[in-house]
Amino acid sequence: MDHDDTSRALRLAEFLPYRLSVLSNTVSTAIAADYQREFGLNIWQWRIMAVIGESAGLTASDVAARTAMDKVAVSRAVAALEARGLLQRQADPGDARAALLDLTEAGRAIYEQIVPLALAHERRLLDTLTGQEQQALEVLLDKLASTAAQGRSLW
Amino acid sequence: MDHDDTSRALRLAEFLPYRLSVLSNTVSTAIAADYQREFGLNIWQWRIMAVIGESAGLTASDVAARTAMDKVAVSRAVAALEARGLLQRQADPGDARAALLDLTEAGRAIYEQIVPLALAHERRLLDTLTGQEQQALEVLLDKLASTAAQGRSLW
DNA sequence: GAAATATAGTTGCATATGTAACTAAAAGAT
DNA sequence: ATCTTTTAGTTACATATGCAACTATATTTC
Repeated sequence: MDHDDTSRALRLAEFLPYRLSVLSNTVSTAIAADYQREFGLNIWQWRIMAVIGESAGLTASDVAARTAMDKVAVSRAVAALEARGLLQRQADPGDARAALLDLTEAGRAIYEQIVPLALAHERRLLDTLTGQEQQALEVLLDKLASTAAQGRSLW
Repeated sequence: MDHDDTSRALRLAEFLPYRLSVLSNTVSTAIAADYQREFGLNIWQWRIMAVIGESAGLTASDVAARTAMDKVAVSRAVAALEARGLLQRQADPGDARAALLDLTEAGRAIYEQIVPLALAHERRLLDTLTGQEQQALEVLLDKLASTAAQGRSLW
């Protein structure tokens, strides 16, 4: 049989999880280097700036949910951003445990620079694809992501 | 203009590098947990087993090149595998600095179990896609990977 | 409305990872 | 042949990350 996996050889270079990992790593590393150099931000700090810039007043928990980061990573990155004066915390009137996060002036200034850079990175990747391919990519990523996420809860 | 990136908002959830990262992470984490639990192998040890199982007698440098790992990571993972008796080093007759790597009996026994598990993981992901989509995925990943790799050397 | 349980966020600790420095052997240059 | 440069691999150190334990506040239960 052509598709009998159980007897197929394992070739790392063709193994989907491996290819995804290498691709994602290559992309992330390039972008991360860029943001480190330009703004002194690491990838988590950057993610947080991105979501807070997009919708201000989120709590750390909200941020964690929207960035696929765990709460410890968020806590540390928020602390670093606050220390640099890029982000501020405000007491949450409804919950004394939580804090509402917002960019400072300085933070927003950087955010405004970050956005076009990020989009340019994305565009560079997508520009090698035809319009059809770009649409197909959307569908494929969604399908794969939802299958992958399913597995996580089952095991 | 519809495609004027420089004025488009940045929505993290739609940002390609982010989506790739989350997908890759979800997949890798699930598999890693599996291999840790079943065989006590981390992802790098696993990768090395995979390439050595596929072609014995590679050097650490060869392995690094084929696994997208750096030489330090290879060195550490090889040491751990050797310590566990899953892998052996043989002097390279042509180069006294290098060592040729092979699986031991015990290593091969684990390798034989690893392969079908890995393929099953991959199949689970691919099975949600139609045959056409699977083909499209190949093309897209190759294109994206080569574009991404290009960038790396330019910057 | 007290006691028990859950949640927001932080901190400590143990481990992982990346970078640079190092040792030893090869290859190249003069 | 010797000096220089490159390459294979390891080690050391500094930093990052993940997990568990913790503090403080909310929520639930009885």
